Amino acid sequence: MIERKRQSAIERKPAILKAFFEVIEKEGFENASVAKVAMKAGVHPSLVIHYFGTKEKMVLELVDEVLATYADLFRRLPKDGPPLERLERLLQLVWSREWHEAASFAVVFSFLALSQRDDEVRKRVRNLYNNYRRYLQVQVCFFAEEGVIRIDDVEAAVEALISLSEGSHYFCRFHIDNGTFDSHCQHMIVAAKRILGVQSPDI
Amino acid sequence: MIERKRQSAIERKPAILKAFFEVIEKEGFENASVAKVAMKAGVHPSLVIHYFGTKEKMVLELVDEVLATYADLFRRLPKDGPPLERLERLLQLVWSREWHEAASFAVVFSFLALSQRDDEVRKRVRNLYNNYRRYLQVQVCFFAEEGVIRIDDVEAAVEALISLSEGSHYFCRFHIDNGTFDSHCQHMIVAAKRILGVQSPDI
DNA sequence: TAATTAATTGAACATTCATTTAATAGCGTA
DNA sequence: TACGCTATTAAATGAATGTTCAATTAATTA
Repeated sequence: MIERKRQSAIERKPAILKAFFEVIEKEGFENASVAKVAMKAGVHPSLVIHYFGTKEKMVLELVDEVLATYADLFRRLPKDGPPLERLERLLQLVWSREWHEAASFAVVFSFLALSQRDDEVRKRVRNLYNNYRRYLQVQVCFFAEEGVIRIDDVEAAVEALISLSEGSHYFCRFHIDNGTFDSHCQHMIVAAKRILGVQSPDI
Repeated sequence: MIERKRQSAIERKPAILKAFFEVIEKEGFENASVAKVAMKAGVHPSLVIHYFGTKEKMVLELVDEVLATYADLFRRLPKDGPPLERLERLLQLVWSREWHEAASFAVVFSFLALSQRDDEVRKRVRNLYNNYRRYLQVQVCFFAEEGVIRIDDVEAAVEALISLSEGSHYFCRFHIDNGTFDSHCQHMIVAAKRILGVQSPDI
């Protein structure tokens, strides 16, 4: 006892959330107890409750944090520049190591499972993807108008693009070794270009 | 007490697994306790342990059962018939209501999260998809040889096809209302055909 | 320095957890 | 009818669960 490391709520709360994340990643959502999180954070279980009220609220705060990292990724998608170059940057970013490593599969999948039961979580996931979807719609429209792609249905192309990228992230977790990641990304970019009907010399 | 409903292990075990599945779906993997499963199955918790040994083993048995339903789906994929018709049947099956409703998102996602930690589960998931992958490779090769599709790289096309279909199932859970499911499937089939470079009059 | 506020812990809470062991009840066979 | 097997439960286990409340310690302000 004694030797209390005193910190402000502003630094302590994120530290506890980080510990929560790590415990989930290592032991699974179903085994991530308040006690373990407190232990990992080097703190008394009471303090966890003191800051978050209940475990449930803590889960929701972590969900928000994780979804925010996705929102950050989306925010970095290109919004200007010449059409063909912009398209190329878009695809390169979606299928980059950075995006692939952005989130923990174990944590995210637990939250997606949770979203099927918890309306609050579901709403936030939905909202996140709606933003992504709207962004792609605008871009795909632009590309079509500029004549760098040829599609019949913008909505359909966007649905396919999102499905391909989400499915690809999923696919990688089970089928891609370290050595094959880059070539897989190339495959996906080629597929995306086919879906979009890219009109370009290099395809 | 009294009024024991006596059943054989052959009927009781599946009944308990079914109860387990339902509890997970309703309350989440993290809240599916042995006691709740027993309650749902109308049975004493001891009996659950008696049949499965430990909760962990019960989880593994349920994983096997769920994966088996996927294997059943894969088994129904077309393996003969004229190339173009076979391709059409393949796509229609992958993007059918039946496939979409085949499994519980909440349960499956919990298991996928689990697979990141549990090597046994991981191995089985991987194995399942390897079968799917091999099947598609054979078919895509065949379609290419028969000239109904035009692709540069079989491996790449298969990766894209799987990614698109898995991502699509995921996509549907958050973005598709009941009314838009059919049109979404149509969009995906069009995208798949573009990926495969289908050489046909109706595209 | 004294008073106030916020961070942190200690100890206890009632529940629930998965599991064990021993007892009981129903069925098939001899 | 008696026996043996298996299904099933009863009861109890210690550990772990999330949470409460009061006490204590450290920093901030007066």
